[in-house]
Amino acid sequence: MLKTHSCGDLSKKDVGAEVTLAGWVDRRRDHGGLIFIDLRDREGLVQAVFNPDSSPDCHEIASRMRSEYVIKVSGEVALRPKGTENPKLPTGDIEVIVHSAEILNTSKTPPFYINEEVELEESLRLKYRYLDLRRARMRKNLLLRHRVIKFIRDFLDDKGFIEVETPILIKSTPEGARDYLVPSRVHAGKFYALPQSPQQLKQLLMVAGVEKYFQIARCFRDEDTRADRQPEFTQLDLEMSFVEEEDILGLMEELFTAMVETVRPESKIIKPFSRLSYAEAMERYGTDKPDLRFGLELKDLTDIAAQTEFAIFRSAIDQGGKVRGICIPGCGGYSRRQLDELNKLVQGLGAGGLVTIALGAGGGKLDALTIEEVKSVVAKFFTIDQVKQMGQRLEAEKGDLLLIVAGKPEIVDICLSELRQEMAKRLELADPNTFAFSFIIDFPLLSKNEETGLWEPMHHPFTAPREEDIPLLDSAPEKVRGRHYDLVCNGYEIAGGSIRIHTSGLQRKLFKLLGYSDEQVEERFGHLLKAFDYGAPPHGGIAAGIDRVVMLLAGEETIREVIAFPKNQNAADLTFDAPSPVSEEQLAELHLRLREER
RNA sequence: GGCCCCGUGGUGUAGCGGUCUAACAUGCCACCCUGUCACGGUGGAGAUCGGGGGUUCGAAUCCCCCCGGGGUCGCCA
Repeated sequence: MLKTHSCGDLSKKDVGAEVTLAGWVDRRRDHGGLIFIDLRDREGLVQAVFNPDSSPDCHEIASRMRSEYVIKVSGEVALRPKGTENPKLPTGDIEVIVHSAEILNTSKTPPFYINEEVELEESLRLKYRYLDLRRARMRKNLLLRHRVIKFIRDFLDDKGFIEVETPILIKSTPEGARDYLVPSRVHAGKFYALPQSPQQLKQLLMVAGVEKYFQIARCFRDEDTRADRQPEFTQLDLEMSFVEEEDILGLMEELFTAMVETVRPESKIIKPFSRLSYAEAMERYGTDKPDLRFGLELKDLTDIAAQTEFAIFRSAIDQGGKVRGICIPGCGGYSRRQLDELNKLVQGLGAGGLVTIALGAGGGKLDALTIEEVKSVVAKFFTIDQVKQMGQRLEAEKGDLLLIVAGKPEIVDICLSELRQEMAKRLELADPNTFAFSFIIDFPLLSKNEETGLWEPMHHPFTAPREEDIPLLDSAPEKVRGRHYDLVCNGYEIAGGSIRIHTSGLQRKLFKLLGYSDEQVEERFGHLLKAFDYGAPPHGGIAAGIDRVVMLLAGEETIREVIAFPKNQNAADLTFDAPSPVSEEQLAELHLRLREER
């Protein structure tokens, strides 16, 4: 090793010790005589002192050092002179008096600050990711990610799980997300697909008798990116035999509770995890991944709206739509401009518009509200009683702001859910230091695709229906409840799983209901069905999005901040400039010819 | 594919029709400085304002198209 200690590990206890350190020049302070160098390595910073009187050679070398130069120094750890300690630095009580110095490598001036926290254009960071990762924030995130994964491995190992690797080159199954395809050289015209998740593989491992499996698994989905979605991402994939819902939920609750308490001991976690049915989540929050750190619950106003003279409400209801709203406390004084912003938000989500009703400016009981105090561009269509009824339903007081959306149920839900999130952000209602986990349960097994008229799985086609609902598969598929569960936290879906179907008969029945022909079933799922015929145990599991979990724990807003080398919004790697063209020879070997695109 | 936001010295911002020959901070370079720690001081270099077209007597500024980046809807079994 070129070093005996890490910079950030030094402390008073090392005073008097002779140390050799190596790292990067974080900052240089040249006093003409004395030169101070803040030397940085992975563990932190320490001040190195170069004195021209005692070590003129070193001083000369130090005068040539610049930011991000890689250097090696030897010297004695000393207490700083009284009054020159730096309480802002963990190593601020000490310094290293250098008597031997070497420049191991020079550095160009970096394209951005390594030693300061500045918001940068992300494309620049990604282009120079290796420099970006030197910054304290990224170093911290990488370390946190490591600790989370280490924690998971230790925890599950302790519970008797074994980690099994599954193939990255596997078979395309066209349902679900778009596959990433890999052409085969050996088999002309055939392709592997990268796994969207190891779902079927882990079920085969259950048939294999593994009983308790997990994997930190890379997954690939060729779909558009989001702040919390990347083309490739990492899941904690987990499956157990001989379990029921409670076994998996209990395990997850224990895992996540212990994880948060270990890696973020200063944060608050709401225990026990709450549980919401899918229906209740949609009813109260308009989404199946609500942020439960604050209220602002949605209420249905359809019955009241139907009584009003407001044509937009009435026509929405006539067309099978609904009218719902939320109450924003204390925002009755919102400006025209602020209301316009909210209106734009819902219009961007497909709603015709947003009805805002300001219930006066001051506080006080709703009963005291007068029609003169009500501020709304559509106030003339409502009686004061109707306004009060809506206010009452929304548990409003004077001074509050009602936000109401009418239209197709899905649109209304998504608009109000987004408004709820937006207003919570503006009013800072969500404590960033709290983790509000919740299990979402009782999902319908199927949902009808309005365009194709076909039944589609809510989760995936391997999810078991509730035993008592199986007869409904023939008569009323929409009423069948799936044995599916999600884990959400602070507005993000961080895990989803289910008890699976483990008999080929029921699995075939499901496939049939989903509209697959016998040939398709055989071609795509024959391996799984065949396996089920050889003593498949009842089993179930869950998959958690590691990137999202680490993002939440790190307090970051995108998963790119917790991935070492993420893709950008266009699924490109800016460090490598991937994807990139390949040679004609490479294509020929793979039996490929590029199409002319118009 | 749709919608919204952003693009000005290396970096981060200001400027939003004329005095912009583009400002500020920081970084960079040189010199001075022996206890600083976002060291300090003096001086200097560094941007045809993402690209193209248009409007105008005049465009960083207004309009259109394109490119790049971000957010989001669709999509994500």
